[in-house]
Amino acid sequence: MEPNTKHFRKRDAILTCLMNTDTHPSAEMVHQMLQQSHPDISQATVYRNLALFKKQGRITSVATVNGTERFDANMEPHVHFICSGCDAVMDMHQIPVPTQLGEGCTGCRVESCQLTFTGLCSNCQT
Amino acid sequence: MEPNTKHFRKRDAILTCLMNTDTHPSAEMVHQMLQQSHPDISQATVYRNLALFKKQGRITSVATVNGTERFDANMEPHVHFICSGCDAVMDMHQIPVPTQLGEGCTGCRVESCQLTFTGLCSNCQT
DNA sequence: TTATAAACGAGAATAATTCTTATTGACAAA
DNA sequence: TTTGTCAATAAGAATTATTCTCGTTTATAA
Repeated sequence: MEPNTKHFRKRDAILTCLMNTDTHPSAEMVHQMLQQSHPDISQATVYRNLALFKKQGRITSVATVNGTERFDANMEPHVHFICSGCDAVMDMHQIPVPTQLGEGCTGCRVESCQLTFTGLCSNCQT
Repeated sequence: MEPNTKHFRKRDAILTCLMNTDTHPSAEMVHQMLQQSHPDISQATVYRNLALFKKQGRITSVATVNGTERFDANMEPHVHFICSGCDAVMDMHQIPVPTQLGEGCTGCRVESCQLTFTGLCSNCQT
């Protein structure tokens, strides 16, 4: 058996890929990014494993941009900015995220919270 | 010509339907809700007009729940709570919504902001 | 090794949404 | 009233993103 320099599991490759980027890629983008190291990886494997990681709480989906889901392996709550020009999803670490509803909020149990700004990034303001 | 008690345009019916509910329905749910007053309305008409209203800034999509887009005609910025048990989308008017990024945020022009909590509503906490 | 289960690829299937095309309806000009 | 024009519509085909199925491969454990 070879040392797993290149032949570690595809599942691991998918998670690693997501952990090494801050572009909040879609399933299709992850598939693209893995083409070089794993030219034979299938879309189904990417979708399947992203869904698994999400269920396991190891990644989250941070937004749906133009109908496609975007993922993030950074589980620390943080704010996102979505550019409606180029569909980029960016981290905004400077801003705090609320974590709880107020007391007046009728028995809902909060599990997570998302704060997302939309607009034009500096590149897209012509 | 009849007074437009029942035969006002379908386009108007779609917007009115959305303005008279706080359930943040999907296109399909709007289609369902209009069956009684407009039995012959097509899904495409609902989708097309929701897209139009959105472009006109008369409605927004507040979330994508289980892959389906949910709409709101209330354009006042406000907070939403999504129940992962029953997929309900609820208003949380008690909580203020941030409107701007901090100064440190690299030239992005903010157009809108969404603050969304996820969890279990009181009904779904078994 | 052999058995067993997990992971995978390929492509079919599904679900949500958008597009196309022919038709209808509203309103203005003749 | 007719006709022309253009927007609104229905129906269903097409598209896109995602999930499922199933036969095969790979890993792991006995």
